[in-house]
Amino acid sequence: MKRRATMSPVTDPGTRDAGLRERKKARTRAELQRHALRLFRDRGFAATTADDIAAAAEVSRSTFFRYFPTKEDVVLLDDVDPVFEEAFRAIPAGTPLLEAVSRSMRAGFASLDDEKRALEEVRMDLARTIPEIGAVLRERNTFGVEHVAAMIAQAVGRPADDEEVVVVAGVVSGARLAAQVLVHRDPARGYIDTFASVLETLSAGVPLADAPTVPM
Amino acid sequence: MKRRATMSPVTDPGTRDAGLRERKKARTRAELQRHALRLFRDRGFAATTADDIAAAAEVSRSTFFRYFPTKEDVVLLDDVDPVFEEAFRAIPAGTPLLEAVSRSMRAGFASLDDEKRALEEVRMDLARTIPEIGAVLRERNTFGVEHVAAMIAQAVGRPADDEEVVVVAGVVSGARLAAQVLVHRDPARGYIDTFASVLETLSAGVPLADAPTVPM
DNA sequence: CGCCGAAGTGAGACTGAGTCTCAAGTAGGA
DNA sequence: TCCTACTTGAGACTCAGTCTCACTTCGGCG
Repeated sequence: MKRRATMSPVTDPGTRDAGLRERKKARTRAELQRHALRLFRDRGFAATTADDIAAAAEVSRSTFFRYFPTKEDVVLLDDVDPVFEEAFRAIPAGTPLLEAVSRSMRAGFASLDDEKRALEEVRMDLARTIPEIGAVLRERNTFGVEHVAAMIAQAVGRPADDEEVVVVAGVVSGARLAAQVLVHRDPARGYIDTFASVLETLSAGVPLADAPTVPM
Repeated sequence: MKRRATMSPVTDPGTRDAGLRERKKARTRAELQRHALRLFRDRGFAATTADDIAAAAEVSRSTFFRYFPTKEDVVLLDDVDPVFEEAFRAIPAGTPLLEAVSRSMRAGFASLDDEKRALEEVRMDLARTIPEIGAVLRERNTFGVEHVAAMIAQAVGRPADDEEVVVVAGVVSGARLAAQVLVHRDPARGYIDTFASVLETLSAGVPLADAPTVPM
């Protein structure tokens, strides 16, 4: 169930308009997502029913659920993750791991076209505004620990079941959580920059790791 | 919507059997949870309806939802978190932070009575077996980053909005994620030991942080 | 061009979660 | 013992998500 568009440079069979059918489907999907995000923002997530979204996009409720298995998936399903993965793989060999992660975030975000970036920002906004969505995004979005671990294992040339790999993967996920909290507290900070800053801090070791506890 | 019981040290009105009513409620809640966990394990989470649980515990569906706002909450609502927090606060001053976290996990778990520990193990089992529950547990269980941050801030005597505090809190949460992955891969490892081992690794710095990437 | 199979769509039934209201039962204090 | 406040059960209601079935439309092929 990888919907994907893949966007590889030349003669990509995925991008080639494989007939009217495919183009129609892509348009319907985009319309559904566009209206859904608009409605979520205007009325709130819970107050927007699948019927509302379907009606706004002028399709039936059945069709809505055919495109998005759950209402949450409208927010969650992004074509963005693969972009970040690709960016990660594109980081030149020899880059220190955490820096590679941080740089691939920047590069990935920078490589989004305007439409995708706008959509991504609406998603982030929703994640910040509506706790319900934030929770689901944190859980399912972008990458789970296992997934991160697999990427990191490949990146540093270690086996996938290496314990240290899993630990760093956990740390990277934890860094994302921390960045989200920090951005939530001060929305003026960009997410990408905050995440990069957290990773930078961490590459010098875990702060406060040995800080002695004080009487409480 | 904090249902909680607060557990303050002396003459706790929450702990004192405040009459028949309170005891009945506690019993009903425990029965509901007991039957729910049994049914989830036997039939699976999705295949168990709220009606099933209510019927098994011999109350009405309404009553079930009065005790547990959602079906998931039966798994999630634990009386265990406060125990860990208390254990954390009880760690003697001067202990290095990550060690304090690790030790409070052990101490908290050790201080559970048999019934609670058994329940906790069923919950962990469910989290491992049923991805659906694992996801929710990871998200809502035990402590969110903000909560961990608040505890850590207090423990090291820093302001709650200290950025480093948030970063460590993220790392601790990440360590939990990593431990869960490791335990999932090798269920023979105990969760507590694994978590402690991850924290120990981390107190020496983030592993592989500067490992150079290799060509992919 | 016209036919046929496959894919996409809409209508609507159905299950189950979660909310709400109301009436009846019960604990516990006066 | 009686009154009040809390708790419960019954059942209606909304909405998510699944499924089936009939209808339409695309697109290939003779």
